[in-house]
Amino acid sequence: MDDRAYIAQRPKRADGQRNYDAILAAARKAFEASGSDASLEEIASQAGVAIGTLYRHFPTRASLVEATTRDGLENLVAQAGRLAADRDPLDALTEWMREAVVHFSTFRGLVGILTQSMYDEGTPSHAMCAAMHRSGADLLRAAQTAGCVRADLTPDELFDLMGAAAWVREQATSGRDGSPRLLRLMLEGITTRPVLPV
Amino acid sequence: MDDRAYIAQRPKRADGQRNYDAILAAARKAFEASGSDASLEEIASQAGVAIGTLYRHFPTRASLVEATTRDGLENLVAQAGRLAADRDPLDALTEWMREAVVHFSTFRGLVGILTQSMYDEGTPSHAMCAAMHRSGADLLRAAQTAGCVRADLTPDELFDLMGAAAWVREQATSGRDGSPRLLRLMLEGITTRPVLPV
DNA sequence: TTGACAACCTGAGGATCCCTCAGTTTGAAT
DNA sequence: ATTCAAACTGAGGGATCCTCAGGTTGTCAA
Repeated sequence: MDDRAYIAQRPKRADGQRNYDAILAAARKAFEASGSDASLEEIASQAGVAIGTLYRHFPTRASLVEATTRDGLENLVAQAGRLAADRDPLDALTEWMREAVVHFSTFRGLVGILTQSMYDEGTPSHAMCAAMHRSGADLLRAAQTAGCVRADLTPDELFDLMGAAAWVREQATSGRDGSPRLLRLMLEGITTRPVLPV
Repeated sequence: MDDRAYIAQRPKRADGQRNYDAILAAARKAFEASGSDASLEEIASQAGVAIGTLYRHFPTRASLVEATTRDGLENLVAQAGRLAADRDPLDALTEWMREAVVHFSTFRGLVGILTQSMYDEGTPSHAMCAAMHRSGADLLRAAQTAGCVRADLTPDELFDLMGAAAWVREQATSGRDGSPRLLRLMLEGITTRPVLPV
């Protein structure tokens, strides 16, 4: 609800802030290299910080993973607003889905954690996920009102589709990434008219 | 290729066979309770066997996971043959997909490992996975020849869809399992006529 | 029945990672 | 300069992984 909640919980002292940022940067690198189960001790070490400091800032692994993606989720919410204003409803929805899927599969394991957060209150980024859920729901409703998307599709189902596509993308070893094609198939399944070519 | 490869690699001595079976049974129970990352030492202990014995029979975690699902995969291959004989092509394909998705999500983490095996030769159950891949491809081709399914769908894409649905099912915490609905949406996306009601 | 041996089993142990917490250091407000 | 809450440190107990040197046992042939 209140985005400030995140900012407020960031450390106040200068050294705390510095370490917080260093840990986050190291975590991004590590997660992208090894997935969401990268070694936390290695991350702390790369950040030039003792393990205890990492745990001080991020009491759970999920909280660290989620912190690394907070910016991306915020972008997604903002982008939803822009797309809704600039494009026709179906374009806005499909483009947003594409971007969301890419973000959800930034590294291995992320989409699972985000899906968890989305439906489990009490996780650190639940509020952010819920906001994003609302963004998606808004875009969906607009497309449905315009008659472009089948009326019986629920927001939860939309996110199931997106999560599924992200999972496929995440699985993609070098070479075949089936997610764009998968997304197209899904879109053709949920729209009431052919999807425009890429 | 040769199914005997699996049987031949099973232990020959009576005590070995006994332990092999006990480990497999314990593993099934543990994986269903805790997912594919259950503790191997706990599994060995439950099987009444030292940890070294577990590693003797199953040198990697993946080999153990795959062994627990070998029967299921064999069933799936056999079932494909039956369905192809008994039903019209679209029914056969959709029913098979439903069963496969259920099997792929027997426990948390399975679908990821199977997907890996399917495209990575050198994994213990690659041959079995490849056989299943062929079964699915056959059913797909039949449905396409009959004009029920869009001609441009490839077998790999079919398995992407199934894997995605299985992942959604695997994520499902108590309550909402979106996979049946997801599968229906997918089917409506890939068929050339409406899917029959459940 | 009895070697003989390959197959099998055991479990200690080094390595890694998790997470906590008692003690120490330090930024910043007064 | 003083004070103290915030922040940091890193040793350490617990869990799990996986290996390997050495002991046990099933099986087969004589």
